[in-house]
Amino acid sequence: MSEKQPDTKSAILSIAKDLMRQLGYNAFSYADIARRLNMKNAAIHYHYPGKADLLADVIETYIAEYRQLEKQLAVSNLDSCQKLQQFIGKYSQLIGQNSICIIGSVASDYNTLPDSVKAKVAGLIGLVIGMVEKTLQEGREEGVFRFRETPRVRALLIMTNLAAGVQLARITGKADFIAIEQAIVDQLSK
Amino acid sequence: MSEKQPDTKSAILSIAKDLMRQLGYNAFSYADIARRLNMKNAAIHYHYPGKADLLADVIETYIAEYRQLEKQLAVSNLDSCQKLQQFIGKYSQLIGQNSICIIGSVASDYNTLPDSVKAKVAGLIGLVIGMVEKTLQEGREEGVFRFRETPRVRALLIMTNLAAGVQLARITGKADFIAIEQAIVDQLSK
DNA sequence: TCATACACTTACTTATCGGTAAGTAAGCAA
DNA sequence: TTGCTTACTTACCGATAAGTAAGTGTATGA
Repeated sequence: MSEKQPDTKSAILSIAKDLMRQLGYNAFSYADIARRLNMKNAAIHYHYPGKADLLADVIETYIAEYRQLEKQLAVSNLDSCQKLQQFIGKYSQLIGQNSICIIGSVASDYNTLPDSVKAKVAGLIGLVIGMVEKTLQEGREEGVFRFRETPRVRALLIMTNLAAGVQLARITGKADFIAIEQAIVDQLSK
Repeated sequence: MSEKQPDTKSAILSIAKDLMRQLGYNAFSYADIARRLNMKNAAIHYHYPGKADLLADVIETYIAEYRQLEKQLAVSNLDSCQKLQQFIGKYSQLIGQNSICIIGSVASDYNTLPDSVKAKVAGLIGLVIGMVEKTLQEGREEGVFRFRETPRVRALLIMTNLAAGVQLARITGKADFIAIEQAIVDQLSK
């Protein structure tokens, strides 16, 4: 009957990632995932016994993706400004998908997340802020960036610009996000 | 039996505002409100037939509050920097309450909100961004603020710093928000 | 070929969701 | 006193949530 999925579990994970960013943790259900895969609810439970397990895997996947990006940028010969732009580019992509970033999603739902994943969420956020912070510091040392705050605080400013930027852009339009993006880069190379 | 509420409807509204900021639209129920008032679910429906009606009133209340703040600041003799700090102060208050701002809450849940309130949400966000924008413009004309972006873009940068700042602060701690707050002001008076 | 593991489905449970219908006690107005 | 309104409660509704137990077909490996 239904065509054989080569890897159902990763299909579930991928859909969950999309739903997390489009709707948030509390607004999607196993039924939403099952429907998209032409499967039954229980099939999702087979792969992920509980919703918390699914969320945990989503978070871990993002952690792995960001670590991957970190490595990839480390071995590249991009300068700090290009590295930062690679990072910002991840956010631009979300705009056309009616999505927000995973960090904004889990941060705004934080009080309602299962306790078992809260530490992982904190880990993801720490990782991403740390990446931006490091890039800023390197860029400053290279003379590519100029800013007065500590690298960490500047990273916080940029992260919040991006995270809330994609949230706002869903409502006020893509142009606002583009302007934010532009301003972030301009501010650093003043 | 239960002590007479002087104004049940406004009590419901007040609780709904808290729940919106602590949990988000999809994560609270009429039962949550009823429980806190020692009433039954149906009593909430008496005052607000549907959840969309309740949300609409929440949004309208915030619109009224911000208009009120706007007027209040207009007749005050505060300079633009003090006006901005009044505005930022609204966000600092949220930190201790484990809450995010209403704008961040509705923006991240936007895809799941009833269509009937989406326009109101856009109105609220436009209002608030406009207020910040105007304050920035005035401050620049007064020579109090210095910035290179348009007032609107600068307003977007500040709004996103604040909105995502309170989201992150729930996870990484209050100190990060304080640093963001400080940086916003410092950047403008350089 | 036989058994076992895998990847599901069928069929269910329990709890909660937003929402409604009907009833009721208390107050107010003519 | 009667009639109407307000502000609820009681008792439901159908839908959906997350989750579970048991069964089924298929592939694989001994």
